[in-house]
Amino acid sequence: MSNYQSSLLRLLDERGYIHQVTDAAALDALAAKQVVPGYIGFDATAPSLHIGSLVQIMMLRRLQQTGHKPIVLMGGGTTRIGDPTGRDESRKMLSDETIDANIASIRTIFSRLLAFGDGPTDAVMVNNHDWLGKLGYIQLLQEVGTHFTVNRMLTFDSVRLRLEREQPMTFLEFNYMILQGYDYRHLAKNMGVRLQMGGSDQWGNIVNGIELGRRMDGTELFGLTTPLLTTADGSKMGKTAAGAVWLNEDALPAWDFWQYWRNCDDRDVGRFLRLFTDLPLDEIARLESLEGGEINAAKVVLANEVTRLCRGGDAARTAEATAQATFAGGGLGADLPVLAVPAGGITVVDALVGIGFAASRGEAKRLIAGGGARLDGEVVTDEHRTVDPSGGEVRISSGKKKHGVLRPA
RNA sequence: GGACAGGUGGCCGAGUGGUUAAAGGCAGCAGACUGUAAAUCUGCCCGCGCAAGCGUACGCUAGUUCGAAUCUAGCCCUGUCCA
Repeated sequence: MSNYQSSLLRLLDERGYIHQVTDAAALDALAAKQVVPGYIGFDATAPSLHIGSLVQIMMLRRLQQTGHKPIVLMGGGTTRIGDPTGRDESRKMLSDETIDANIASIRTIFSRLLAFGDGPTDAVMVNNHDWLGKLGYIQLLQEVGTHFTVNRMLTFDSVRLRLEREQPMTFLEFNYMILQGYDYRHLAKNMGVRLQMGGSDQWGNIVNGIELGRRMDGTELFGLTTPLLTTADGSKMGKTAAGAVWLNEDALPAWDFWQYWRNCDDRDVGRFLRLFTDLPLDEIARLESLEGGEINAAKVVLANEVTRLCRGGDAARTAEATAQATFAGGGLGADLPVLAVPAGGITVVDALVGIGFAASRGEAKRLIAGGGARLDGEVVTDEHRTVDPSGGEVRISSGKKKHGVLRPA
């Protein structure tokens, strides 16, 4: 829509990352003339981020692609408090060891998508525990507390919504926004950071940091948020029945990761291609315009590209080959889950539970009763039926999408 | 510390002594239709069991009762107001 001078804003704009910017013109001018160090904060509540954070990660990648410096801020300190943003209730406290282990684990995904190092545009990862941990309470109140009015803090969505919904908010959580604001000011002062990015729900927190930087140091800082990413059916990205779609390999197999993208809604394809792949825009426009069943080809490209970025080229190729063999060929692929069956065979019920297609025996039986269980493509109608793959691998399926391999132990 | 209102299955939310494994909605799973999409319709949706049935479950604990998610007491937690 706008004619940006800087390649950074142009790229972010074209690809649909921008929801709000504090002062787009000034930021554009800055990015056009110098390297802008920009950061995004991430929580360390789990050993892996999920695809709900992928937009943010990709935004750091875009920052680097356009010649700027991405800074990954791990919330080692703020995770000890818990972000009240969003409707979650208070978060359980995590031990220091857990948080540190989580940060180390989360780092793996960043090293795939960003180039780390000491150069001017190399990515760096910092942990806010390093400075927040040293901050004394009195010092915090004096330095930072004076710049926040409670009046204003109470108007922030993160606080207001809790109060309106009559849900508790502890004083601890209430302080979160102060610390997050302080992060920005700290990074600005010590690393020359000028830009903070984040999801649209972080707008208030980001603006707080900008204010704080201006009041304490007189520095002009910028903020940019991404639109809240939902899938076309309105649900939040990254959450499926089976759980979150984790970015780390050890948290979610590449096959399931690939399948997530392959199964996305038709309406999401173009948007996702722009946000989550490096494909050129004209190529995306072509893929996006495919009609009817043709759009499936675009979904395969999407799945391949995202998997390649997040999991590596081998993972993407194997997943695609598995999909081809399994869905088009009705056969078996290397990525399918495998269950080793002891000699003599087992019941179909046990096989379904064993391979993870059913959470309990009862659920497996219901699946069979509903006609959703198949062996080598043939519907299983008898819940007492047994399988013995000793004569050759057997394909076991739950519904049309979940397939697995039964193999002799 | 006091008064009042609350704490029900993944979530929301009915239910105030038995017919309640607990209405309804959402989410989820499967079937039909399709394109590994969406929408729609249908079935399922605590665990074990072939089944009859058994075991768990309505904040926690102890009671009353033939029988409790529902009544009583104590405790824990949350909100609102008062101090």
